[in-house]
Amino acid sequence: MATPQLTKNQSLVMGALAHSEGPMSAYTILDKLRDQGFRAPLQVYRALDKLLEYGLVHRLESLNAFVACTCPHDHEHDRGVTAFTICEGCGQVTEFHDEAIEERLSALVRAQNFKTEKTTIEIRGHCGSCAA
Amino acid sequence: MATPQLTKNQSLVMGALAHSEGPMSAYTILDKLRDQGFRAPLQVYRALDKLLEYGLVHRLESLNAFVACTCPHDHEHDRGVTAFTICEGCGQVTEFHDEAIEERLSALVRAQNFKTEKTTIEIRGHCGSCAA
DNA sequence: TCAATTGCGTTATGCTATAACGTGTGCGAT
DNA sequence: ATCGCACACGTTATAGCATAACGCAATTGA
Repeated sequence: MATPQLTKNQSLVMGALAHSEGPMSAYTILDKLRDQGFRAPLQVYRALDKLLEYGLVHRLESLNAFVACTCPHDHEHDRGVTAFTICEGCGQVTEFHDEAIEERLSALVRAQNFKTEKTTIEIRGHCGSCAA
Repeated sequence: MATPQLTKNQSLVMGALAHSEGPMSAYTILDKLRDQGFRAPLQVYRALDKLLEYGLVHRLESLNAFVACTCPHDHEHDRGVTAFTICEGCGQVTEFHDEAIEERLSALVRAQNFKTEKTTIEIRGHCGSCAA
């Protein structure tokens, strides 16, 4: 899926996420974009839906929040599992990928005769700086 | 963490989940327990908090819903990662565990100097019966 | 007995997400 | 050219998920 030109709203949401330190909820994004003319949650959610589809943004299920994809790539290799560490102290989110986990999960799931559509891996805890 | 005697509300919520085919949201549980005297969401959420703490129930982050733990054991080995396949067709949830994934994830996370508190692995897709 | 803890019930509120409606714009087929 | 379609957009209303804050009752242990 090639990434098409982003619309105005999509660009604004993408920009807000890209410039943010950490993940943001849809409503936080909405607040940041009020000055740019955003007035309703749907404007944010519709843009997010597309950005998720293009692989430019990830949804963190355990946070009900969104982050810009940090992969340096051209977003062509959207096959593949994305995992996250999420620091409960500072909110920092780190995205990572690992083929070994991917293959192992894939084998286990196949053994169940299950067809994967989306895999969520999120690790909550504390980063080095915030560790108790 | 030994499992103490459950209170009345905890037992009712546990029972509702245990007898359910699939995952239930807190509000669905509330509706099922109205006849038993439940009136407010907090009654459900408070019971769920304890059941989660005891390891008798899991929360599915990608569904905002809860399932009874299907492990046959005595819930003493609460160390360890739990993973789920979630069928979008029939709603069936299958819980599974794998040491290889656990160790691999653990190593990757340690390399980030990150301390894990809770790991979420959820695979959305279709089970054999529901596959397209 | 007193203080601390835990569970419970209730009301109110806040956060997250989508339904349903209508408008405007670009673009290809007839 | 214009009709029909797909798509993005804007708005209002509503649905669904979760917790704050208050007070009461029962239990326990110093």
